[in-house]
Amino acid sequence: MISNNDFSSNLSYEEAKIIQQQLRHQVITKDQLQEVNYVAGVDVGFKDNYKITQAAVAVLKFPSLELVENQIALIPTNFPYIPGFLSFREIPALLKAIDKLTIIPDIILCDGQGIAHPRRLGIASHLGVLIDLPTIGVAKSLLIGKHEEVPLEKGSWKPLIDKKEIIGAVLRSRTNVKPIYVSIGHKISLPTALNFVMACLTKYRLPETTRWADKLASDK
DNA sequence: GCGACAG
DNA sequence: ATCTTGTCGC
Repeated sequence: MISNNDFSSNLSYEEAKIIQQQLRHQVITKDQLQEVNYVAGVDVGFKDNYKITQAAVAVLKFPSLELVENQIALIPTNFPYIPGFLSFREIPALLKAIDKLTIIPDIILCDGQGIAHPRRLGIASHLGVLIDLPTIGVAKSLLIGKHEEVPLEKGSWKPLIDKKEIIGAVLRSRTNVKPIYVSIGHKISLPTALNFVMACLTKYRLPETTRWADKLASDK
């Protein structure tokens, strides 16, 4: 039991925004982690015409990246998808899946943004604050921010900027393939986050953690 | 007011 | 997110 699940099921857009404004100040943007032996990936999928949310968490040994545990959890979908409020739709199910783990990961890579968010509280940061574990945001597309063109070679990256502030990095995770967006989730710095994301990459665009979670969350 | 907009 | 087979390119 590592989560603090006090999510209300029917909160309004304004209430959600207030929660984000308050939690943003609890996000820790510097390294505060132990020796990393396990890295996890989390993601959600939907069933029954979006009525059911299926969350999955995959724990891999680090740095070998072998799958050592996985859990899934199903709950009724209780919040719509609204850009900027993704966490309210996905976190309830994620907390339930994470609670089932017997191996607590040292870092969690989330599908979505960390502080690269209008109020600096994307799903990775929100989840990290709730369960008090280091998290990293790994998104497949841009929510906010601007950046220079990223060289085509794997490993190249450019800072993601919003309001003169560095909110993340646009990383070429695979040569000649569309980049991914990495940002601080909680209890980790951007350089360290980038290092871990790169350490979880093999021959695909997405890190192994995310690939496992994706597969488990969408499996029927 | 007009677009943009994680999954 | 999800619907979906083969196909073009490195």
